[in-house]
Amino acid sequence: MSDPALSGIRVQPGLRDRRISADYIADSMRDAILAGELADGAVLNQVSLASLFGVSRVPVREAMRQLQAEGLIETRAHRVAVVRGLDSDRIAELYALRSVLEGWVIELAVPQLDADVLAVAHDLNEEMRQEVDHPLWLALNARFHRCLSEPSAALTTLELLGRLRQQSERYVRLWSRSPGLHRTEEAYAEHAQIL
Amino acid sequence: MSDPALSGIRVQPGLRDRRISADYIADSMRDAILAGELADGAVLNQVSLASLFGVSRVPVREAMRQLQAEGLIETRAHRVAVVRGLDSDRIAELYALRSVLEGWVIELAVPQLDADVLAVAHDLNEEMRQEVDHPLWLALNARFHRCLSEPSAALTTLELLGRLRQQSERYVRLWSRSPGLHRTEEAYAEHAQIL
DNA sequence: TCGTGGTACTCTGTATACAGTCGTCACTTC
DNA sequence: GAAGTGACGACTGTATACAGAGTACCACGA
Repeated sequence: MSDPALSGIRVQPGLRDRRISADYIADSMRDAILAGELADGAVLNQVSLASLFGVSRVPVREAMRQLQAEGLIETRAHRVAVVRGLDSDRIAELYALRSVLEGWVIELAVPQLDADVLAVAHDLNEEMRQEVDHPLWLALNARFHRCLSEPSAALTTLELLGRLRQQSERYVRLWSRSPGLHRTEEAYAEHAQIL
Repeated sequence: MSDPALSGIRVQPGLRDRRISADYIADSMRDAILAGELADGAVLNQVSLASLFGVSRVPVREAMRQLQAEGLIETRAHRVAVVRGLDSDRIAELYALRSVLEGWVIELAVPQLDADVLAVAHDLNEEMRQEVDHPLWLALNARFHRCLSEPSAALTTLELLGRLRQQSERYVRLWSRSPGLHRTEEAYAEHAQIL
């Protein structure tokens, strides 16, 4: 397959599947929204975005179409698009939906789980118990769930869960300033029970 | 807030959010894909589509971005887009995911259900028992689930379920030529049990 | 003071034009 | 014949231009 004479060459990631401007813009905007840098209701002017990214409005519009399909922004014909905020009901729903799906994919994965995976999951959970920094804790949590659910091979669901996690983390970050609210101990107990 | 003197006026749906070409094209293409008129792997040439819809390539590209985000087509930079097929594993997953979510939203809705809704659901289920035409049966099935799950007010999940139903029906239609496979009696029993 | 109409301006939606990439096929070379 | 090379055609990605919808603001009249 690959020519050994060329093994010294490192293919730059992102060169193989060269992203077009619209992809790059969509990714950047998604990151900004999920990181909270673009607040709910923030106005997304096509001209401003185009000049910000140094492109014309065409790829910006394509990126916005995608974000709209993902539910991150709201667009109406002939009006400026805005970042879509979620009310508390919807956030709660997102969390509930996520935990339902997480439970389900782990169930699916159970027959495929071996001792190694369980050991990794156990270690991650112990690490989480020690971790006090909330963003880091979240990252560990995501890894814990991923390692237990990936063997399920339920690709569509895993992809969906990834999106749900991102979306809900968007709000966790805002809440993480009020440390009393984290249910880290509960999560630990739940995880232990799963294991 | 709203002027009571105007309460008699019915705002026409579709007038408020006038669709632009890209929306129209996306809807048309989605319908065609889900109806099976565009087979898996069918090539989606931008120029052809543009002339088919009588527009330029710009709105066609936007529509395709949206369909890509919905998982209905596959696009790669500088190559033609194709309709995305699902293998049997993925179809099975879609079904399983759908039934998990349908169960969950109905659970959520239970506290909100009153006798009227239950009566409607019961009638629908009886109708389904008599219905021999498979596409009509599917429509009844969708109505049955919708009437029981809408009171849950879990908007995100309901929207997601709508998409999943559409996607899985795409394959049900192909299977509906082999009448032995329908599990209509099982479904009836399940529904009765739910009620 | 409130509502109405008009006007200028901003922004979006789309057509068109151009540049760059990919695939194909004939051609060359070994 | 197989593999590599170059050229051509088809198609995509993006900039630019233009037309039309929406908005803000102000003057005017009830």
